[in-house]
Amino acid sequence: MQLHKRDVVEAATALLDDYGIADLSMRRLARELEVSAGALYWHFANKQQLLGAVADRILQPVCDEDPVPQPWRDRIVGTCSRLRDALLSHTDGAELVSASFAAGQSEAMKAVVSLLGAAAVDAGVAPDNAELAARTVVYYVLGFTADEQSRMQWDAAGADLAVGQSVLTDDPTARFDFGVQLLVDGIRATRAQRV
Amino acid sequence: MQLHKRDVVEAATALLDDYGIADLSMRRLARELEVSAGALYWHFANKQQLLGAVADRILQPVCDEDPVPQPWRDRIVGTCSRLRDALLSHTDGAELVSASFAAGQSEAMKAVVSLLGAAAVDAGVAPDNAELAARTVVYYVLGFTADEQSRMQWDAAGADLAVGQSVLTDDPTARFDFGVQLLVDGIRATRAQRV
DNA sequence: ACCTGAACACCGTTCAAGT
DNA sequence: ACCTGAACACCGTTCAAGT
Repeated sequence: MQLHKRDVVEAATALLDDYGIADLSMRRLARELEVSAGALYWHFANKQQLLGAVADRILQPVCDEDPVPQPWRDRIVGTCSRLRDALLSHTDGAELVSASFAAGQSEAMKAVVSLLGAAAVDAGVAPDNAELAARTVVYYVLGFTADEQSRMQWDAAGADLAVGQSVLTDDPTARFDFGVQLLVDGIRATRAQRV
Repeated sequence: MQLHKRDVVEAATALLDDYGIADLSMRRLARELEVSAGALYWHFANKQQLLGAVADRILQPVCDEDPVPQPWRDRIVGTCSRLRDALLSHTDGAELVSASFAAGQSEAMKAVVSLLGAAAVDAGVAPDNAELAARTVVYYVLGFTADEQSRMQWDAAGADLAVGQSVLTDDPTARFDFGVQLLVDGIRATRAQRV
């Protein structure tokens, strides 16, 4: 049976979920698909490009915006929340997407930056600065979530010492929202500023 | 002659500067030092720990604060600027420090977070939230600078197409400062908020 | 067009054995 | 205490040759 891009990306995602990014190798993926490693290079130029396709698969739900027009603050808060949820839905999701974004291999991540940039423009940020405001938000979501996710894995291994010391300051979602709020406040203060 | 931790870290930094993070391997480092690869494992538990030591070496200048007491805004702006400068001083510096920070292997990076957290407290942010505000700033500096640095390397290879279209919107330092200002404004708006 | 098999040039880490 | 040598168990990528 012929190998298709979609099958490869699906198998790679399964490997990621089950064993993590460290065990997501071209050779192992090929073994899982019962093809030779070289076969993958007919469909993808290199590993980076394949990981980019996995990143885009993970990020699929993020760009589905509410069709009802919403104020810019809610659009930013919503996009951040959907992005974090998507990353947390896969083992090492934040790390993989971070790497693909940094390598310029994720089209979906570029779309997320556009979404946030448009919201920044609506907030009154000068168009030249809007993309940078958007990237600032993205760096936060990726950084926060990668940290959160790596702690989760560490806790899962190291077990249950000191569970829920303070439900308020220890709830990751509340902590996440605090940072998003800080960024929204920063964007509000930045309206119509020039470099 | 005996091998010391300091020699290893210095040689690793030289390798980083000359060939980049992709070519900074334990085996190559050992070859450069004219020891066997196994020798490195007497001094460092693993590669992550060694990279953490390199990160801390790179970050050495960042924590030297101005002895004259300064308002919290200037402390944040100054720390961000010194952090970016330190990262840009070494090939793939931002990528290496990012990875070490994410892996919890950089003591210097923890010190930077403390510095920024103290500034946030001075700004009026509730102590519980100050570290998160500090991390938000750190995620930005690491994300922005990694992006800036990877573009620099791409430009250096791909050569000089479209040089300096607009000196104002294209100056990386000005763009960097815009994001820092956004974060400072966000912290200002956040004073005394509670989760 | 699509894939195999074998090769090239590497990795990180461990550990008995040496000095 | 500190290091070597060899081994273990892998990597990503290329490419002539097959179907």
